[in-house]
Amino acid sequence: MKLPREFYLRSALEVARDLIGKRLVHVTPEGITKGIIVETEAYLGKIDPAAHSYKAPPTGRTAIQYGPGGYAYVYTIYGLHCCMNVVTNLPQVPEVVLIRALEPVSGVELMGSRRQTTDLHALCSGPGKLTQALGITRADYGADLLGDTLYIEDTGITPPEIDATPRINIDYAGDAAAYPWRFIWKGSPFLSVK
DNA sequence: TTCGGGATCGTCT
DNA sequence: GACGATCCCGAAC
Repeated sequence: MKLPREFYLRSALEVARDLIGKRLVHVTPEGITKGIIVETEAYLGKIDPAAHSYKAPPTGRTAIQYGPGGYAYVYTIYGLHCCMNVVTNLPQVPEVVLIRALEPVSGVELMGSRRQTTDLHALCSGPGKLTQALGITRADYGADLLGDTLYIEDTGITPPEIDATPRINIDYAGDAAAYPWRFIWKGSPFLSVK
């Protein structure tokens, strides 16, 4: 039930919306963890001042964004936390979808031990939290989402209502800070921000 | 070779 | 609500 390559070869705005209700899976030696995606953000490098790839050459950490969709873009933020992104669209079009929150569904005990908490809501309610809960690190940079360790499954679930809101913590991005490019499972108790 | 900034989180008030 | 931790990468010297 893995999402096919074609799913990712579209605009990040379409992929970000369609990822709500899908299931993110990470397979590690310690075990398998899974969560339903309830919150995403789209970053469109060509036109988006908030994107890492905005007016930047395809070097260093952003290189993977310039390949085809369906690969993992993982980076470290504030020297402490990792953020998990999905590369979308065709080669030479640097667009990604940031995964911001999950509803834990499988391997919850393992997530709890990694996160040092038993509070279900605290496991995956933020981009840095969910990578820690699933054990995703910079070693997963460039991982093929059609491979066998880090991938996204279709669930057959259709969220009853999806909302679009401005993105979180990009005040530095000027007008782009107001674009409604954050997508949420409306009413989910597992969001990073209400 | 150095310097500065950041798509966050947890703790403290 | 405010702030400190902490490090990779890109840009400039």
